[in-house]
Amino acid sequence: MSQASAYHHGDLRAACLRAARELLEEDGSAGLSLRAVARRAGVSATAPYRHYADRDALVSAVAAEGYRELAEQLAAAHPAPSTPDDLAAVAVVYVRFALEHPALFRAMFAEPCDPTSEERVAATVVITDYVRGIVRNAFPGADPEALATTVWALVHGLAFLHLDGKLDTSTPEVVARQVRAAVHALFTVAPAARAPGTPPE
Amino acid sequence: MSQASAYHHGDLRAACLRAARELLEEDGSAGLSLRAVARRAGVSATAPYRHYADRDALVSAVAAEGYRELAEQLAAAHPAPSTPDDLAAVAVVYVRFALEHPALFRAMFAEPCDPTSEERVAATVVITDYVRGIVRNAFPGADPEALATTVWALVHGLAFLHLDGKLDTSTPEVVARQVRAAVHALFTVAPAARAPGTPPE
DNA sequence: CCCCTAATGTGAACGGTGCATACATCGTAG
DNA sequence: CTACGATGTATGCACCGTTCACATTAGGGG
Repeated sequence: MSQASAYHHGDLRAACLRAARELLEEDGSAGLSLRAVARRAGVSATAPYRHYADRDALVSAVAAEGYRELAEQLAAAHPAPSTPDDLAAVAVVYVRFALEHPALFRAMFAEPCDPTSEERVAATVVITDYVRGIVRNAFPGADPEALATTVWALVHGLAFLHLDGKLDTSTPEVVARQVRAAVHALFTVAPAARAPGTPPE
Repeated sequence: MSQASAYHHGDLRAACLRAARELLEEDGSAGLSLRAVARRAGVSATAPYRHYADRDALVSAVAAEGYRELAEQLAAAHPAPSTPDDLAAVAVVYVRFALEHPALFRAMFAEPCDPTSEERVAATVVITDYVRGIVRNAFPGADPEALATTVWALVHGLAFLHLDGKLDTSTPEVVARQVRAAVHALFTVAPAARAPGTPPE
């Protein structure tokens, strides 16, 4: 066993992360307290401070984990989407992730992203690049930067509106259909967006 | 003077709302504590409980105020938008509101909207109807429900991505341009909006 | 006019929180 | 084997939300 010594935990850092994630999923953001994390890890209240500067650092770590998982699931949905259906499928996964992990998703976006958490910044860059890559691949003619913004904003907005109960979330199918419809609508526009002679904006 | 009696405040309910709003704008969500509100209102720590069941009720009230102000500003931007430029202008106002009142905007959307706060629900309905009305007006042929979702999601997503620092927010002009570009891209998608035979642009 | 009730504000107290500081324990390098 | 650095503990402070018993007062019915 990696029991260590009953004094030294062995891998408190990972244990804290796990506990924090669990508390987030179970009780929402309010349930995520450093003390609760410490209790769940079977350790004194201040022990986590050896591994995380403060509460924000912990939630940033959890958020970064969330970003990684999200990127993973997006990539798994389709490695290199190029058709409208591909892109819509990715969008559906994005929104589903938000609905399946509401508190985590909120932790990822609800606070102003602390730029001092390089782990967190790096994780978001992965997603940005992924979206940009998709757009570049699917809309060779368009301005990838601008279009990536549009696509991400659309999907991100859909996720949040669903989360806030502003949209029908009765069944996953309903949600998926709404998301697909919205993305398809956007998709048809792109080729014309960069028509020859059309000045940008 | 409306000094009342130095014991009874006079209009604590409104004073709490004002103080809460101020604290939110000054110190962000973290600074909004019931005790701080009470202090600012010059009243004992538990006095606000006479007017608000708990902290959540207070922030719900502040959020509702935010919804009303947002709806107001949107309507002021354009009473009945029908052209792409109109719609884009409204979107710009939406995003600007988020950037000018970040903590308030987050309070409005960061938590799952408590359906028991009828004041809050009513305030969001106003916005939903406004967006739907715009879409109905601007895209007579399209399904207003679906398109309203798409439009709102796009704008809402843009607002949040800006808030989270995922997009360039260096100057209001930059932001406005990005928002306009995104909305215009979406707009061209609704063929039904144009009379048959009318060439795009 | 006065008094009584209901509305409003107070004070103390409980359990919880984040965090700083001083101390204890232990693996490990020298 | 020993000393040191990393890790975990104990204690304490200030703050928080919330409850409860109590004080104050406004305003209406005698």
